[in-house]
Formats: sequence, C-alpha cells, structure tokens
Amino acid sequence: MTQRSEQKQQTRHALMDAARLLMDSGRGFGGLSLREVARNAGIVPTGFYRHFNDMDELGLALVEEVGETFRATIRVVRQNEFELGGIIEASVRIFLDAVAANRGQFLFLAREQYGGSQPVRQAIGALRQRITDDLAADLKLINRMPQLDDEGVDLVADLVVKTVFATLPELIDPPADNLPPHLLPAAKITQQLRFIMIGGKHWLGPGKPKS
Amino acid sequence: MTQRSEQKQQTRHALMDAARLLMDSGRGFGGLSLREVARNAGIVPTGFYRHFNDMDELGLALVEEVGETFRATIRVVRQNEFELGGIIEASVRIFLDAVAANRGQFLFLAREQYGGSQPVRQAIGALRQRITDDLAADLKLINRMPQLDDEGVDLVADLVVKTVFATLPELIDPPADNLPPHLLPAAKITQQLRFIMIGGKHWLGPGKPKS
DNA sequence: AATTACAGTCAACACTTGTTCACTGAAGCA
DNA sequence: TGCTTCAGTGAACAAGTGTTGACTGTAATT
Repeated sequence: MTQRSEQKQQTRHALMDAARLLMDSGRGFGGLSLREVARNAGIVPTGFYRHFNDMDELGLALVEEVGETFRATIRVVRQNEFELGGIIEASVRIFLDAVAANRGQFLFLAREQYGGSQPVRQAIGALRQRITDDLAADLKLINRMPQLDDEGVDLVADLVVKTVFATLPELIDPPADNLPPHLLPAAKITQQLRFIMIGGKHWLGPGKPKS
Repeated sequence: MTQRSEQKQQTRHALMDAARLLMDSGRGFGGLSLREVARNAGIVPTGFYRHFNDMDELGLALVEEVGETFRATIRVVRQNEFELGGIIEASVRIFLDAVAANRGQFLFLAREQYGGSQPVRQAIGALRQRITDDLAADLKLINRMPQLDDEGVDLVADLVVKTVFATLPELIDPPADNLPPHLLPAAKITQQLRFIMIGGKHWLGPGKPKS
C-alpha cells in the first residue's frame, strides 16, 4: 500500500468518524450536512468529493463498516457455540462487548435502520437479511426445534434478528443503572431470546394452533 | 367552538399532514425544514409559528396523534379479546387494519422511534412504555402464563411490544405480494407472536434455565 | 531528474434555511 | 357599532447549504 493511499483512507476514516460523532448528540444521519462533516473531519468541504460523491455514499460506507463488525462478531459467537454454559448467555455477552467496543457504529445502525435515506435503509435491510439467513441455516443445522419445519425456523430466525436490532438502542444508550437487575440490558435480552427459542421448541405444528 | 379556532386547527392539521406527506418519500422528520412544511401546508413560513414554536413541537404533536390512534386500536383489540378464534389472529387483523387506515401516522412512528430528535424519541419511548405496561397488566389478569412471575410477564410484554414496533415498517411499506404465503405480513407477525406467547407459557422458571 | 497523478485548498455561485418585525383584514366581542 | 384579537402575509436579515472550477504541493511513476 502506497503512503499516499494510506493517508487517503485515513481521511476517509476521519469523515466516517466525524459523521458518527455528530450523530452522538441525537441527530439523524439525514440531518447532517456535507460541510459540517467535512469540517469535523478537518478538511475543506470540496475535499469531501475526493472520497464520496454524496452523503448517501458516506452512509453506505458506514453501513458496510458496521456490517463487517456485526458479521465478525457473529463469527466469534458461532465459534463459541459449543462452550459450556448456556449458548444464549455466552452469545449475548460477546455481542454486548462488541456493541460497547464499537458504540458509534452500532448507534448508526440502530438510528438509521428505519430512519435513513432509501439507499441506506435498503443496504441495512440487505445486511439484516444476510444475517437472518445465516442464523436460519445455523438453527436448521443444530436441529434444536424438531417439530418446526424450515419455514418455521425462518420465522424464528427473523424474530430473533428483529429483536436484536430493535434492542440495539437500549444497549447503546447508557441505561440508568439503578434499575432492577432483571431489567439490565444483558439479563433482559437474554431472557427474551430464551422465550423465543422455547417458543420455537414447543411449537406443536401448524395443524394445531395453540393459544 | 368558534369558527376561527376551528379554521386554526384545520391549518394545524394541514401542517401535520404536510410533514407526514414529505416523509413519504423516505426522508426522516429531522431532515424536513420548517419552510417546506409550511409551504406544503399552504401557508407562509412565518405562519408556522402561530401553531408551533419549533419543528420539535410539531414532532411531539405527531407523536401524540399516533399515540391516540394506537391506544384506540388497542382498546378495540381488548374489546374483542374473548371473541371466537385465536386471540392473536383477531388482534393482528384489527391492528393491521388500523395501520392501513392511518398509514402516515404509523409511518412517522416507525421512522422516528429511534431516529427522531431527542424530545420526539423520548415521547415515543413514553408512549411505548405505557402500552407495554397496559399489556403486562392484561397478561397478568388473563393469567395464561402461570409458571411466570410478574417480572417474567413484564419481559414478555416488553418483547411483544418491541416486536410489534419493529415490525411496523414491514406493515407499512407495500411488501411485494408475490412472496410465499407464510411470509405475508399478517401470517408472519401472527406466527412470531405465537412463538413468544408459547415461550412464556412453557417457561420452566428461573431456577432451571432451559436451552 | 523530469513528469504525472491527485488529496486537499480557495474563492465564488445561486439557494435555502430559521427568525425578526411591522402589517392586514376578517372574526369575536363589547 | 366600534374595538380588539389574532391567523396569516410580506419583506428583510444573517447564516448555512451543495457544487463549480481553477489552484497547489507533494508523493508516485517514468
């Protein structure tokens, strides 16, 4: 890697950092202006175009970045799949650590999953679909829900991923830590994922709808 | 009601409609400008201040509106709680109808639940908490999950509401209707809610974590 | 050593933005 | 009838916006 393109990627990173930093004060990505992002990254507005044609392109780059972080975390989770102790507990712990270590990235993901511009939202949707498909494949492999056909497992996977994505904001914003232990983020999401998995395991089949 | 204040509330409504309409093209509320909202409502920018001091205040009004619609829908659901056929199926049907009939309102809710400005996000959070508390109280009353203590029921209620809120985007955007029947929004959310309820019902108690 | 590529600069443009202030004219009230 | 209230107007402001084009200096290439 030449010295020049190395410094270029460094400023590119600075632009992405600047965007995430500006979002920290509660603003949406769509509300950021090209100029203030450039300003916060320490370059002049026109310099922005050397890296992205658009704010949307910046957004897509941010999606890609958090996507890789996310998928890398999942890989670690899957690696520890057969560890001692509950699978869910271990997975949640690993995931929460990853979120804490990459707060800005996941904050962007949480904020823009439904609020972003169409291209960004679409990219996040694709990312989420890939994750869901992977999880579904994994669940089928483990075969821990024998009564459930493939379509049912797909729905469970979708529900799990939906829950995780919807829980992101709670995991990111420092939750007042003087609240009852069963409402601490880790305990809460763990228990809720258990409900889902148990529901899938005890499903009696489509012929006999229960409850 | 005097004729004047009647026309005032009419323009106020026009402002709210304008904001929702502008969001239809995929933009977030935070990206809307006071001027274009006023323009689309058919009044001059300065006229905006006769109704709201702020775009944020407009946002809060929108939250309040969709909040009332939401809670009214829940009241209808609760009224049909003992209808024949599955409770969940009936509830989902009623809810989907309400979403279709008030698309713009729920679109705002879905978009801004995590993306909005801090006051808006906070108001939506409060709304969601009220809904969750009501549901939890209802579940405890019905007592369909005997093994579960109150804290457990709270978590189930939270998970249900979280799921519904996270599903809103799918319910609003016209989902390509040439997809397999088990992925149709109604069938999907129904089945996923079943998983959750079954999970709550088969919970074995905190002493013996399962799976 | 001479030449090219290019990340970042600078100045300028045509617009849009939020907010101010004094105003108009019809509705509400005495 | 006359006076007041007030929803909506119109002009003006300072400031910020996205994008343009021509530029500079240094790293990379020849």
